[in-house]
Amino acid sequence: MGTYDFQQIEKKWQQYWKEHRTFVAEKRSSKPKYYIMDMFPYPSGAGLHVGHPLGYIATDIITRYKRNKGFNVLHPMGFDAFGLPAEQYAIKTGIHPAEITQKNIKRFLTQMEMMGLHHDPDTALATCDPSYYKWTQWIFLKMFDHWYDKSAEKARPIQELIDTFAAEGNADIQAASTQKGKFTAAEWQAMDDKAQAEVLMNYRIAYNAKASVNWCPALGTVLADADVKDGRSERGGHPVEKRMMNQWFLRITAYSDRLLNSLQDLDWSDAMKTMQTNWIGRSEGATIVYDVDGVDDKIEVFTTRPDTLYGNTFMVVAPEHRLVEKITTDAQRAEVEKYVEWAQNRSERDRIADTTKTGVFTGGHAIHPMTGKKLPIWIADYVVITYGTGAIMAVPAHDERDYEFAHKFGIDIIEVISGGDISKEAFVSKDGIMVQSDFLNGMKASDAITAIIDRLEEMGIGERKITFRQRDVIWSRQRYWGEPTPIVYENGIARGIDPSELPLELPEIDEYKPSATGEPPLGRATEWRNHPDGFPRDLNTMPNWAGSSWYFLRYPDMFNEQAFADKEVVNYWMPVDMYVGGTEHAVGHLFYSRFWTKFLFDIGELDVDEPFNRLVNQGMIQGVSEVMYRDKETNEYVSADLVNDANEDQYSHIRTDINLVQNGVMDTAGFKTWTKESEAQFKTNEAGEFKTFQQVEKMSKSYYNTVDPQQICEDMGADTLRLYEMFLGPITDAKPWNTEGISGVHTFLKRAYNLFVGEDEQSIITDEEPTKEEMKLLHETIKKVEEGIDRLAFNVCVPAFMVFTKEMTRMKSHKRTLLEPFAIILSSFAPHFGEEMWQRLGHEGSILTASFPQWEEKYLVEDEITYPVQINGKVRTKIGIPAQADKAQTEEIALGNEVVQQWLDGKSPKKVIVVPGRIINIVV
RNA sequence: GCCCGAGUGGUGGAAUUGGUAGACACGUUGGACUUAAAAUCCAAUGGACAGUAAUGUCCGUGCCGGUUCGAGUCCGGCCUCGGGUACCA
Repeated sequence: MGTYDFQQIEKKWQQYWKEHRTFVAEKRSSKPKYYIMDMFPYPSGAGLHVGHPLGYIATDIITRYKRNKGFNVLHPMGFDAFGLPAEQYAIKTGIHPAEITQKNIKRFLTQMEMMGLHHDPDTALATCDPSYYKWTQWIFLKMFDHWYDKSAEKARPIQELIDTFAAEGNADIQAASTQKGKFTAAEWQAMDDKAQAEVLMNYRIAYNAKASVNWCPALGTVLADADVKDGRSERGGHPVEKRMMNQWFLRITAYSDRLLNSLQDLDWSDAMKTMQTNWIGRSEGATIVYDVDGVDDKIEVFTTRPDTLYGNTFMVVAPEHRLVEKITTDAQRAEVEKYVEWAQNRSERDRIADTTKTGVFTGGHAIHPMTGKKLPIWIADYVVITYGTGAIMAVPAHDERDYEFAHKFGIDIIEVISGGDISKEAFVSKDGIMVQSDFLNGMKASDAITAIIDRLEEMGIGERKITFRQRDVIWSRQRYWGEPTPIVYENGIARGIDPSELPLELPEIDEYKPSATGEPPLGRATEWRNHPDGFPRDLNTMPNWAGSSWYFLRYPDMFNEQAFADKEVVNYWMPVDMYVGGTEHAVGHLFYSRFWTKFLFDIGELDVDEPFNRLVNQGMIQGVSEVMYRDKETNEYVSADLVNDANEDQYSHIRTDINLVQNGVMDTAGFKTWTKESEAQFKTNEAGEFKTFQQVEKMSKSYYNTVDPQQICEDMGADTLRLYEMFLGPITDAKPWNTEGISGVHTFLKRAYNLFVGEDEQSIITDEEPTKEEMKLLHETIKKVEEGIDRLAFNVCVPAFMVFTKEMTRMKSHKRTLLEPFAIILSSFAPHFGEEMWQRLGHEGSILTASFPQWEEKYLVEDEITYPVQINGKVRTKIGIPAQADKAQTEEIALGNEVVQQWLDGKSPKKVIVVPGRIINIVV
């Protein structure tokens, strides 16, 4: 038997792929293209653990497979290189973020190569590279120079808008805009430059505005909604508060409709589509305008349930609502002011944690548009200013929140839809019948919605309206390590810099903290902060999202200096055929990428308006942490088997390094050395052992539960690691890492090696004719593997290889006719092994030039009884068969059956599935 | 609360459209080789019962019910776990 020297083999082929630039895609080709991508990583200092490569291995397998299938494959790998950790490291150490980032990228690439993950070397982009972010800034400027025309459903140049304003004002413009008032052409012309600029800003797709933003004091920057979870920052978990600030925004809401609609055609998981759908949060309803008693102003509300209008007994406005001042009576003023102040200082987290209703009466009343009744106007923070109109018509009988509020403050509850019991709870169904509702009485609630809106529109006090939950995304950060915003303020007016000045490179600064005056770090660049013509620059940088919103467009044409990519090249490659990554980017990166793609499509830079045809979410490989109990009082560590439910509370949980634990028993001496806690006390069990317990969670350096792939590559080889990660379970499932089963996969490779190589490393391949049985096995294997890859069930492919190998070993078969195809199909999964065996079979060059074998039906059908038939389509019939019949009898009975005969109508069945003695299924 | 997804041996998991549940692997047990161990190879391995044995019978895919000749798979109602999301009017 030969010895499978994986270390030597793997080193050899990794070198080969690098030297031969094996994975460089042809820019233009007569072959069909296949563009497959991973979500590029942030090059963190911690390096890769075994959880990271799961998706990368999958894409690498498909890359190799598609190449063997004759595709021109682009499989790039770049780096999301701007980001907080490098900046925070820089603040601490003074080392430039670029330096540490470069170092980390090198390390990532080395680690990936070690695992046989080789990409197109011409695509190693980094978002922090000026030749890349030049174009990030360029796209930003394009957004600044465009507005969104709702009637044409596309972005148009801002100059066209200026011309329209000059000719006819803004009355007839249908734009996605934050502009409030209307103006005529004359009024426009009368405005000074600054006033005109302010108006235009309300139309630009990249715009500057004062708004309530998520401010994170600990990070010293604002965050996008997608960066905030439960009132804390996604990165670091720091508290986030609301603050009014001037910020750059991208008008993604202009695209809400299109982002929602084209979701349908994408091959994404339902979960992912649902998340995006919910995030956009489209809801249909109506706006209704109310007069305010004794005040010359109106309250506009948005509701999805106008059918319940007659049950409206009070109004609620958000604490920040513009009318609060005006409505409040003198008698109530003190109380209202107190409440508003309290509500505004309440943190986001508290609001989320505590949903009991609070509120205060303003003293003012609105007039019910139908009945003329006076409705008290309340202020409550369960109504938020950012959604709808910031005011609601409260219908306690048919809305849970209003119900709770009315109950607490003793407000009338009037039932207008029968079917529930409003003495107990709100009845929110649309299935009931309208009552106490004038002309709506007797209708089904769902029909009443249409009827009431028609009436409101007739009366001119309301209209159909679609509201979105999605908000424009804040596109500025008060940080150093990001793309500088290419804007200068000329006499206080924001203007994009000339494209010839791009890239606007990050200046060198001596410290990376915000400046003493509270300006962003870029304020420290004393020379840079003013444009050569003397005007001050914008000091914000773009968020991490910027670079990742379009990188898939750069990969195909990385070195282009004239454009972000050559049109012909980028349109050949786009859209991406398969995009693999985690679900965590559902509402961030994936949204922005779709949005940018649509924008570039609108302005004629792209032929496609969706970037990712197929999205695959790989599950996370979790870590298994080893946890110890520590006595809260004495700080003594206590063996886990001494802890039970009764005394659990007196201990805290402390994680220890998984390398110190063997079979649940920790090396306490090793722990002391590791933590330098030489004084640590351990209470061991009777056997003198110190036990830990296991906890499955995210694999992370900070949990000491990471497993280093390098160690595994050294011990068992990269091919074993790759096969094992695929073998572990479906690619989409989350699962804990467990190294124990890896030996089985390694054994398989050793066996497979011995099919090709005999004693003294001599080839033992013969040119004998294979038997029918062997051919059957081969073609079964090919079929299984091919189908497995097609539906991304890699965990089914690996056993197929194993069965083949085991059988060949058992039959002592070393036939070329069998082993050659086997080497090819295996080479996608275990590429070093495949290449090496290909060479042993006497071939020159890489196995990637071989073509993937086609499985043949004739070798597979033996066990199945099939009859050819001319009828199209798949029809099945089901009939009963006596339990004792064998296969032949079953079939005979089935075909002789009266119903079947009648149904077959003289034709013969295409396929008869027989389960001996049971039931059959006939396919025509 | 709402919206997704998932529950199969000791473990990870197979079973693609309803058709012999548990492929493959780990682990465990027994055996071969060995002075011994490692490595390697072979065998057994869902449970219960009956039999010297070949084998047979019954029960088994979270729980309860339904459709079907036939259900891990489809339908209805629960339970548990995972993910997302939230005063969204």
